[in-house]
Amino acid sequence: MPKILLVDDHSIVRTGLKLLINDFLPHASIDEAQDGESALQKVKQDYYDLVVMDVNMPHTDSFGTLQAILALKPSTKIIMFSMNAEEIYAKRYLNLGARGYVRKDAPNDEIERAINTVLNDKTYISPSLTQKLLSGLHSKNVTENPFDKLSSREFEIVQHLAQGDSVAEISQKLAVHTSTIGTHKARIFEKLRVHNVIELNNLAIAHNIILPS
Amino acid sequence: MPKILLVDDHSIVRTGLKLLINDFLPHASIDEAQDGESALQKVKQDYYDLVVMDVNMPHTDSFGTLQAILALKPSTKIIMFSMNAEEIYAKRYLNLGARGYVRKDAPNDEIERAINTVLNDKTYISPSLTQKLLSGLHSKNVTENPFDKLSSREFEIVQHLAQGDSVAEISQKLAVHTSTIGTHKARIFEKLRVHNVIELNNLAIAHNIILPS
DNA sequence: TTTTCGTATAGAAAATTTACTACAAACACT
DNA sequence: AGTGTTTGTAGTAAATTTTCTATACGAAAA
Repeated sequence: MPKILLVDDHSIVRTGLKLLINDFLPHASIDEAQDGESALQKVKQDYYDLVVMDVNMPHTDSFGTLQAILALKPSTKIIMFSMNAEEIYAKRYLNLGARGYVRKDAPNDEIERAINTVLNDKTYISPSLTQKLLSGLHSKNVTENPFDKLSSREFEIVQHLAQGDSVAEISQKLAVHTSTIGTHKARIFEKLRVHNVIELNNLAIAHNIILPS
Repeated sequence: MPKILLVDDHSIVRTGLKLLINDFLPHASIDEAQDGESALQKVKQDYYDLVVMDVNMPHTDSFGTLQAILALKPSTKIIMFSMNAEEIYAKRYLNLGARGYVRKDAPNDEIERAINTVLNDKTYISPSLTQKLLSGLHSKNVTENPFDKLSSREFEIVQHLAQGDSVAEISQKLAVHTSTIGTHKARIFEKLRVHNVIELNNLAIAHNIILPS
C-alpha cells in the first residue's frame, strides 16, 4: 500500500492522476498539494513513497522543492511531471535525484508505466526523452539553449531572479550569504550575456524556464 | 443522459474531467478528443449536449473550432476551459457563443457548477471573471489604465525602468540626482502596486506602454 | 487669499547590491 | 594520479539604491 503525494496547481490534473492511479493501485493512499510550499509541509509530517510533482507551478521553485524534499526524506521517490516546460531540463531534475520525468502530453499508460517503474525502485525516462538525452551527449558543442550553460544552483537562482525576487530575498530563502547570491547572479548574467533582470526574465520566458505572466 | 465531449490535449486532464463528471452525472456519456480537428470530426458525426474544450491546444485554433462547432450544430453548449491563456479572451469566446468560461486553476466544485449550469441552458462565468467583465463594461471612460495615475515625469521614467535601465543610468540620461529617480521609482511602484521591475515590465507590456521583447 | 495637494527635486543616512578576492570541493580531462 | 576548470560559498570594500526628510513651485480648493 504505497503512499503517494500529488503536487500540481490544477485541481483537475490531480483528480485525473488520482483516478489513474486508483485504477492500477487500488490500495494506494493518495494525498494532494497545490504548490511546493504545502508539498514540503506534507513531506515533513508524513513519509511518502512517491511524490509526483508538476514542474511548472506558480510561486514555486520546483527545483528547490525537489531538493528540499530529498534533503528531508532522501529515500522519497520523485517523478517530475512537466505540464509546460521543455524536456531540456529533465536531466537537471534527474541529476538532482528525481526518479522519473514524464511529459505533459504523455498518454495515461505511460504515466502508469512511469509510476510503476519508479515504485519498483527503478528510474523511468520516456523513450522520446531518452533519445534526446543521448543525442545531447553527442552534441556537447551544439549548445542551442543558453540555460544549459548554467549549473544547477545557478539555474535555481535564475528561477527566483527572473520572477523579480531580490538578492536579499533569495539569500533568505536559500539560507546563504547575500554575496553568495551576488556572485551567482554575476556569473549567471555573464553566462547568459544579459545585463539586467528584465533581460533575464525575457530570456527565461523565451526558453520556457518560467511562465509568462 | 447528456452526451458530453471533452477536448484537451492532456490525457490526464481528460481523465480528471471524466472522473469529476462521473461523480455528479453518473449516466452521462462521455467522449474525448485531443485537438480541435478531431473534436470537429466527432461533432459532425454525433450530437453532443456539451463540449468542454481547452483553450490552448497545439495545432489548434480554438476560436475557429468553437465557431465551426456552432456552425455545424448551433445548439451545442460549449464551455471553454483555460489551462494557460489569460482571461482577457474570455469575452471573445462568450461573444462567439460559448456558454461558459472556466479558469485553469478552478477548484473541482466550480467546474462541476459550470457544467451543471450550462447543461441547464444557462451561462456560467466564474465570480472573479464576472467581476472583471463588469468592471470592463463600466469603465469604458474611467481610468482603467493604471498608468494614467502617473505624472508625465513618472511615465517617462517608467519607460526606462521597464526596459531594465538602472537608477544610475536614468539619472544620467535625465541629468538629475540619483535620489530623484529613486523617489520617482518609489512613487511609481506605489501607484502601480508593483514590487519590482519585473512586475513593472509585465504591467507595462500588458498595457502597451512598451513593446514585448 | 491662504491652504492644501501633487510633483520634481535632492541631501543624508541606511540598506542593499556589486565587485573583487579567495578558497575548498567537485569535475573533467589526460 | 595530476592538473586545470567549474562551482558554491563568503568577506570586505566600493558602488548603488532606498528611505526619510525637506524644499520649492504651480494648481486646485477652501
